[in-house]
Amino acid sequence: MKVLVVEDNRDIAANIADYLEPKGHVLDFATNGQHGLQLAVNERYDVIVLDIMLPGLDGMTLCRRLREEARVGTPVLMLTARDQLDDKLEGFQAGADDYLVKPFSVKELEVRLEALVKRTQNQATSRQLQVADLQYDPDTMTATRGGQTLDLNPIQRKLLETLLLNTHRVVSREELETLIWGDELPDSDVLRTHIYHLRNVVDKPFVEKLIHTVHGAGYRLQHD
Amino acid sequence: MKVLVVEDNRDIAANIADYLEPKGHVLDFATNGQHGLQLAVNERYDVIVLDIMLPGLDGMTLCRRLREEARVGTPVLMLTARDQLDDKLEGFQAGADDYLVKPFSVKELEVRLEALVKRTQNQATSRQLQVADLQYDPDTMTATRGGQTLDLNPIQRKLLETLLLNTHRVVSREELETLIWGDELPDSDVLRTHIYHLRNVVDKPFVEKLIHTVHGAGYRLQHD
DNA sequence: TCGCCATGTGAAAAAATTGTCAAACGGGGA
DNA sequence: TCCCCGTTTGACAATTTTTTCACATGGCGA
Repeated sequence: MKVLVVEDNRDIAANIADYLEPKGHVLDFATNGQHGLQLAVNERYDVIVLDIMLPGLDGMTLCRRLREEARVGTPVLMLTARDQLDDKLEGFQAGADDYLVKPFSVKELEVRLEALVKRTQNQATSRQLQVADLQYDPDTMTATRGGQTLDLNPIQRKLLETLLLNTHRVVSREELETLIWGDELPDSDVLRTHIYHLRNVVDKPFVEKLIHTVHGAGYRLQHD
Repeated sequence: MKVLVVEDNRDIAANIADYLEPKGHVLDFATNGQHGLQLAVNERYDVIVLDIMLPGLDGMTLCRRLREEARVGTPVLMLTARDQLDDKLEGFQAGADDYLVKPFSVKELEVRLEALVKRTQNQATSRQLQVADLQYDPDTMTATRGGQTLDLNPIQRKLLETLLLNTHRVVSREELETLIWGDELPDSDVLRTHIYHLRNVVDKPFVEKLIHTVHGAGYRLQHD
């Protein structure tokens, strides 16, 4: 794990280093905001530990500039003085992903850092769309249910993908139609037939039905 | 924000409710793991607050099963006893997204919950409409009362939504009619029948009646 | 209190929506 | 060219929703 620590207090920085470096993590240090920002922009880190109180450029501003100007998405964990919940709120608005109140245990810091890294990495990998035992992978365009592959047409794939993206939410017929045919909607109500076919593949062979009709509104994917 | 709280300690649960509900958040509660898991799978929440120590099914296992078996991605914040960093690590491995050490401040809990929700659903803040134990979610078009789902047709949904948006206020028949039929109001007084049907679903099965008639004026949703 | 008008009740008819399916269509590849 | 495949059409059935209507009930003022 490659970590950038922006902290002007040498003791705290040393403390973090003593605990994390023996575990194989690689740390860079900055003792003021400018230097921190420069490193954050030019290097690649898994996560950034950022003190709120800093000489020159404070942590809040650094974080905001990192997100808004430099467009750097590296997760940030903020270090704040005790009982400054308002600061925390502000910190989250500035784009921080987590925070820790000083004084803190380095072990807790490590836990949170690992959680942050894991979380962002999970987001990076294309997420699987899934409800109950039904899943769909947009990359491979493959749908499976209960372990067996479902054979889907292009339109059916689009329908399923949309329904999965809006699990639990009711998707109106109009939304679905616009999605498939764009602006030139068909005169007849073809969508009905497509839903019928989709159901034949997705629901018919199974006991529990996942595609539900909301009369007068649209369709919804749900299992209970 | 719709929150599921799985916590067997009544005091803590009440404390959370007292702070979050006045702010307009909608809370569901489970006092044991099984019930919590069941709710988490079958309902749609923005975030789940989960105690690690629970009777029956502990929080860690619940979380793992939620992720691995039910494939539910709702963000989870874990409540752990003081200084159990090992538990925290395990919690993150089980798929929790954040944690809080007891005793905690409810304000801090709110900050973290909002951060979690913001992170996962970047846009759609599903607003919940609620009066007493009756709630309606416009996104899923689902109404529940006392935990059980209410079966509504389009007109009934519209009526209920409007009444909920104007809780405590009297909504005139005219308003309701315009809402449903637009400008071409029906000649007969159909609305009466629809209110009747709506009552059959919303009020009849329950002791307390929520839909009140204001003679000569209209209808009002209220509980006392 | 009585009477009138507003509102509640409920079955049954009418209308709208949705499900089902076979057949026809049409474009791209063999 | 023909065939295959996904798509669309259209007719009919099934289901759900909406409306009609007749009568019951209840509030409120004269």
